[in-house]
Amino acid sequence: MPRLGVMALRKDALVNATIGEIGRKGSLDVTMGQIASAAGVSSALAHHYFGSKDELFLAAMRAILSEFGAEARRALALARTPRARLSALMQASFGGRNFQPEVVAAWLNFYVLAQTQPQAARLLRVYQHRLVSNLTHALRPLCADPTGVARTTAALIDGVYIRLALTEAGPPDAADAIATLEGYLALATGHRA
Amino acid sequence: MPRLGVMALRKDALVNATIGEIGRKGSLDVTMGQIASAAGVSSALAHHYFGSKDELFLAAMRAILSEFGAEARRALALARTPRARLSALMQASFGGRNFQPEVVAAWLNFYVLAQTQPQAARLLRVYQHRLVSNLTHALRPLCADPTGVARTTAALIDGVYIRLALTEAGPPDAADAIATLEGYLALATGHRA
DNA sequence: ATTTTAATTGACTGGTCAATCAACAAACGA
DNA sequence: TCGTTTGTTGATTGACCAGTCAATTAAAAT
Repeated sequence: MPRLGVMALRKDALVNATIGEIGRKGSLDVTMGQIASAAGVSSALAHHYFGSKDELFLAAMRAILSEFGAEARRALALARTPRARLSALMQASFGGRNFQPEVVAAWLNFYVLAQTQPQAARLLRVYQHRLVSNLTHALRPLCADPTGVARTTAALIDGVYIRLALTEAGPPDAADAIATLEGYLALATGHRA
Repeated sequence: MPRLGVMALRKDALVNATIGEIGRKGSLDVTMGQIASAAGVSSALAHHYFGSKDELFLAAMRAILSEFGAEARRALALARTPRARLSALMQASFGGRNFQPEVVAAWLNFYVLAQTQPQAARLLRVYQHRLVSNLTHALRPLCADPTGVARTTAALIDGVYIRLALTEAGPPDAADAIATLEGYLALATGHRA
């Protein structure tokens, strides 16, 4: 079977399966076996490629974070005004793959992982710092206390996320989440979008 | 050793040990043995009193939630104006025992537990509903869209909480958290505290 | 054609843990 | 004093799981 270059394929499948299984189960309590089956390979192979469960989890986290980063960059590139930059960041936070229930649940669990795994904590801090930094930049021409508002916005994003992870009823409503954030931003930047 | 009425004592000790260990470890991955040792008893006794690990976790959650409820009620009773009622709820959310790092960490983990344990989810929804309801009531005379602002406030509280659980540096700063919330409320209720 | 190398797995191991149980200890009531 | 209730535990069991390893397959390289 060994075609060459299958490694990248398998790694991808395993990382996605990891996110999927964590999301489906809603906890980090998933076995290598479950993940591997979901990816269609043996658990031994998962160990072969990632060395340990921790590293597989970290890889999954990196995948989510970098996907978010890519989406944010893409959305920011299209934004012409500071206000549009803010909306772009909201769109990136609550749109696309970041918003599938699985990913939302996985995200919440990564916060928990960060309490034990120093590497996970580092990854999360980088993400948070970058988000606050982007928000601050966009807010600077729009309000008196850009950093304060940016921090509050970031907290609000996390808060809205967490509520989403809990409301089991149906698919989460991105429009609603974005409306909440836009509502706050409208207030904080002195009305008018 | 068996004085009468030790049961309540041991249950309390076990519940507190559960919160402490979950908080210390930063995850639900604590064994009955660890919890029992922390409470100064055998793991068999923990099973004797609570039946299962799940029920012990639920008891710990109930303890945190009811302590928060009590604190909120106490603070609300002293508040004379709607605006004071809001501040009372902030005080309850970020003050007292609810704010010890252990409890903050445990709280976060209960959110995760709620994704698998239906009972835990129910408990959390009751807490959230009550908080939003209290906020809405206090906000009604203060702004045009009380329920919307209440929901946003609740999300912001959760978001601030989550950030606290992550900033490993030293004891979390209650004043800072409350200031963030008061800042938002001042905006949402048309300035002036 | 044969060696090397990538891909892949089944079987195994060592350890951990929730839950059970049978037994022991001590207060209390008769 | 003796049985009963309440409190408590050590030892055990049964299941599960991360990580290892030796063995197998087949493409690629020589």
